[in-house]
Amino acid sequence: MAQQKPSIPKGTRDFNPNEMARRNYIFDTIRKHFKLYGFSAIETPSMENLSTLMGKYGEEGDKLLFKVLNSGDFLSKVSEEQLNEKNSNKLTTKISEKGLRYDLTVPFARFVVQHRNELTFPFKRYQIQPVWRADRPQKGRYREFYQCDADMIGSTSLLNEVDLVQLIDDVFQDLSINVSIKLNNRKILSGIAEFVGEADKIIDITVAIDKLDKIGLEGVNKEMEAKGVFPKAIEQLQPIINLSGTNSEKLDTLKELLASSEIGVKGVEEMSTVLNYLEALEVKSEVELDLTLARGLNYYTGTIFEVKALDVAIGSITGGGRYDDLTGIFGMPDVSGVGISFGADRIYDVLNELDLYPEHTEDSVQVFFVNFGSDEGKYCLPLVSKLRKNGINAELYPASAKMKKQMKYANDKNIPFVVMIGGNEMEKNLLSVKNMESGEQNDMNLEELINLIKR
RNA sequence: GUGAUUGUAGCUCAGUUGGUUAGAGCGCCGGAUUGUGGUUCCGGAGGUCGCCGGUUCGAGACCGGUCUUUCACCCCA
Repeated sequence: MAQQKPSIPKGTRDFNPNEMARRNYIFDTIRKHFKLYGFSAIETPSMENLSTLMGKYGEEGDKLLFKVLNSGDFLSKVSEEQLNEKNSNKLTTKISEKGLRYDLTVPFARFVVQHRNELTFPFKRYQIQPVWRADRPQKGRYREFYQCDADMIGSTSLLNEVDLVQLIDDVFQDLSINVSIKLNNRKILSGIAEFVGEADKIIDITVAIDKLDKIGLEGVNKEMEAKGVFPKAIEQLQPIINLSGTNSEKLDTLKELLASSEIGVKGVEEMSTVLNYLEALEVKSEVELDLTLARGLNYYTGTIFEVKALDVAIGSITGGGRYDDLTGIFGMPDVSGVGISFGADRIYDVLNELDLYPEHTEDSVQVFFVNFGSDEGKYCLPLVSKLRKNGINAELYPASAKMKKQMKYANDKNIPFVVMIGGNEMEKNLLSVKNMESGEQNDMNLEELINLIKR
């Protein structure tokens, strides 16, 4: 049989033990803060019914969904005529009814509606699972990646937004990543579109403005023009696109400009409220009202969040927002929610680039026992067990291989302490403990070893 | 989906205008050292040159296709 070369699909990755230790450090840190803020864990299946996913992420999103073929002879139900038509979109609905989840928010909305009678509202959940997008991979962009979501649903209070900003701040402080937390509000964007008389072009306008950093003012104007925004409207937009100053200065300007737009006023009010609360708190990261922050899914209706790493160019590492009616499409209208999503894989890339990992993570082995033979090995077993019961990661080499091989094993695994117990030590009832970093070696009993590690 | 780009040992890369048996460093394995890793010395193994096809007396090199990598656009964590 011909050997096949092992490979994995485009845009996916293997993670070796070292990488997993680092990833778990990220997940553990985020999870810790999720819990501190009162979120409970849930999980949903990798696959959802396509009817749940389709149409929730815009036309572009539908294209990026991974679809799963029906089981069995999936073509048997397709007519000759449909096959000959060669219309992929039409055929897809006949031969595929499941798809891999594209994010965690829509499955969460489905979950909430499906389990509404079992849940207590406001419901706060966190969810750390992979999602899949059939995108072309590039820097910081994968086809399989983890999202770490925290959402609260069933409360319109802006205190939730405030909580989320603090949560973001806490997580990135803990990870030692310098970030800028950018805030905007969909209602302000609507107000702006209304103010310039192009309410129906809000998406085109905001998507264009979002690219300000990348393509400059001229590029933004050109793009709006190409999308059919009236020149007069573009002119009126200029002071808004160029808006600068402190958050409160920006708000003052907007308040004046948007006074005629009911929804715009509402947006400015919401933003002021959130920023006011935050001023009284100790948020270490920079929090900025950024009108160019417009990306995001079509379902955001209020506050929009985005977090950028200050020291690495990698796009946003966290995003989120408020959605007033995500559950409506599943038959549960008028339930407002707000949430954020940490992009674990991009955070991983940032930490790698800045080399910000702690040297020893909770995953690593702390004590290694050399195995000198069957009697010696047997003698070690209860000692290893005792260390583990004391919460110390420990292992005994499974065979009495050459000393050199065993030492190399411990060295390669970066294990800080090696215990050697041969005939001498057994007789004296002592452990010969070698500190692998300093090379020092001392005899001691188990209690002393435990104290040495725990201190 | 559009336009570029990459692929030679486990890793990072050399490889002349197409010409014998494709190289290096690191890593790996063994030994110097039968209870001492990381340093040193000696020795060794390891390659269908991404894959398929074409041009040629002859292809790692040239051509076509395909997969993969990276990047930009679209969009996005």
